[in-house]
Amino acid sequence: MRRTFDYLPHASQPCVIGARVRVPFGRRMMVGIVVATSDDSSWPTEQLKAVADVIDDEPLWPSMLLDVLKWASRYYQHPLGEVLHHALNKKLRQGDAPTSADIEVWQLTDLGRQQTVETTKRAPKQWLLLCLLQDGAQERASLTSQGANGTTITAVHKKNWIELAPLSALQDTNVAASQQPPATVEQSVAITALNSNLGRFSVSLLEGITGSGKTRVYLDVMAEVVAKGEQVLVLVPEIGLTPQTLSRFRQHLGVRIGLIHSGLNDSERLAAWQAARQGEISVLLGTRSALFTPMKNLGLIVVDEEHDGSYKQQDGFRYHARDLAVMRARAEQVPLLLGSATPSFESLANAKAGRYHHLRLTQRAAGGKLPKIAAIDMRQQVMAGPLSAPILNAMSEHLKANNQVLVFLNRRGFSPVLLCHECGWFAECQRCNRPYTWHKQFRRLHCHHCQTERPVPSQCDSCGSTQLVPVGQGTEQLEEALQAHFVDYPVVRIDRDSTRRKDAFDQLVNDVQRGHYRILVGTQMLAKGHDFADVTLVVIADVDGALFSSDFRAAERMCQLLTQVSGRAGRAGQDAQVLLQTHYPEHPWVQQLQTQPYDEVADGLLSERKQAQLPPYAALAMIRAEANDENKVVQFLNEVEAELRKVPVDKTVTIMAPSPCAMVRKAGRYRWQLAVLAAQKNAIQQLLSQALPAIEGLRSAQVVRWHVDVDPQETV
DNA sequence: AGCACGCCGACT
DNA sequence: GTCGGCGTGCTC
Repeated sequence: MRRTFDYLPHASQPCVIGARVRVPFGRRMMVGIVVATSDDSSWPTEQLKAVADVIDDEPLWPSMLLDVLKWASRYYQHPLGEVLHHALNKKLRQGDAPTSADIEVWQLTDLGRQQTVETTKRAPKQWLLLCLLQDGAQERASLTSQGANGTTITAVHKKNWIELAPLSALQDTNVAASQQPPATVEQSVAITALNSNLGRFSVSLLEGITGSGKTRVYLDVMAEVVAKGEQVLVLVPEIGLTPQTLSRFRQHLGVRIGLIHSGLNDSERLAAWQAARQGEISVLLGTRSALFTPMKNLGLIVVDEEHDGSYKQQDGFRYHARDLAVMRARAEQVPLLLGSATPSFESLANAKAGRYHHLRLTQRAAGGKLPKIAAIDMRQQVMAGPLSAPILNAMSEHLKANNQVLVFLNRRGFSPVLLCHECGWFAECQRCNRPYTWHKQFRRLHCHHCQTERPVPSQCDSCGSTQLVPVGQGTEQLEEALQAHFVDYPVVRIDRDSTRRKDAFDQLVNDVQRGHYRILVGTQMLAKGHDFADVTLVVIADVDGALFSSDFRAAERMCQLLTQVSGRAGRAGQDAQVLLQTHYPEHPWVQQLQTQPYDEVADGLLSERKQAQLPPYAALAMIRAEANDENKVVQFLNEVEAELRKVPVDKTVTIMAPSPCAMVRKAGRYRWQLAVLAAQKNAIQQLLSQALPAIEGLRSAQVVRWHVDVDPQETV
């Protein structure tokens, strides 16, 4: 609900702002959070109920952080109750005490130290666990995030190779921060600049090309902060929390690192939260929601891969963790460091306007140049399969030189359509009105929009013909075609389907790094973060789909993705090459990607945004609605438009008419939207906060699912 | 959200 | 006479 409720104070215990209380609500008892106190109430005093129980005698968050949450509630037009709910973990929401049980860590026993690769020959997983503990004790959570699983831990414990110890064991046995190779000149410049900004609010954008060693810069600055006895909060994208990242941080900083990721259970989450709040850990490494963790003595916030879309929550409380990180850094008066090889246009615009310090790393740390992108015009080629002859020839060259080749195709499955050769019919999902993707591997048709699946038809539904042919290519087909063409070079496919099993992704990445495969086929899973040192050729099998989206961010996203994928080549300093297949070599984006580095392409696209008065040069909010009955959706949004138009606004505000979403029907629901644009963000905020109470009260609002999305990521 | 209430049709 | 499905309204 978009409001708060008034209660009388507890008879004996004080209720401080930011603390949890138990209150009678209707005929239930609920956990509430005190957000304000007052001498009077707009509600009749005799009807007020009293707080039944005070859970916390201290606030859960420092007041600056609570203020950020209140601000976020207003800015994103999301009920404060849900915002605070989101900022807590499950145990805290249920009213559990925030005292973490004595944290225990696993450490090697003498017996465990005696084990060798030989004695654990039959149990590689167990050996891995022993190796992880070689440098000192670790919590269960950090072990599991590094690839050890629960059963392994139990088994090794049973053999008396490891034992539980109190937390103090951790500080004693931890290795001192290990020496890093000397920083490059550019890295040193960035580190010096960042270090001089510590102790007060500022935002710095570290734009470093792929392989330029951004992490090295983070680690140096973090070490400086940690040395002052302050804490660092590091946000990473959802898939960015890899064992490699963690062990690198651990090795170079030599301090306790708390983790918050999706693999934790409720107790582990609570323990990490409490350890951060009590100052027991120096670094907290986590995804989006870790931003709300209170820190006793925060000194720096780092947002890695700040352009990544996973920082924006796509349901419920639709906040952007990077944008809220700016607010938190300001509120707590600490510096914020945003890092990316392909910064978001929002951050670039802020840097250009002088609001952010702009630091650049233009050289690769391991030497070697950033590979150049060259387009191959598919119209000139006789296509015998998914890849043209020039591409196959180039692949042969690189493979013969004993290098690896990465082939990128952002489409899972064997083919996106299964078509009747006789009459043109194709299997279509009845809930989304989109063709099913044929997954040969599973012998099923999958709808990629609503996750439904069905068996593969043997005959055309319409004419009965048995000639059903795949149209278009997915990664499965690419894998098959490449393995048939390059018989002597093992091919591996990395996409969501081949990595469904737990740990399968880490396993495959490991095998690739050890050189078991020469050709890598995959989707954008391959684009992010992982270092494949032997890759010298990246092939982008099909960009054409990305060229014709009506989303104004399509160009930005495509350039980021292709730059990131291209950056997988030549990481170890070799000469590398990127080839891109297209039917539209003359398309401006394709042209620009070949001739200009990312930041120059971004410059051009940014001036187009400015001309068109689109974000980041304008503020945008979206009201979306969906229901099984399309009329109800349209009627609701028409009424929303009328309510919005009742509010007096300045001239820069544009209220658009309702329009159908690009995929108007998804999972059986019809989806429409209404966009509101303005020159300034606060104009949108004022308009929405004035109109939303009336919109909420609309009768039509009760029969559709709807939400407000401030600063939406997707606009079609 | 979660719960209760009231209305209404269907069944014992 | 009772049960359950569904729409509506309320929670300090």
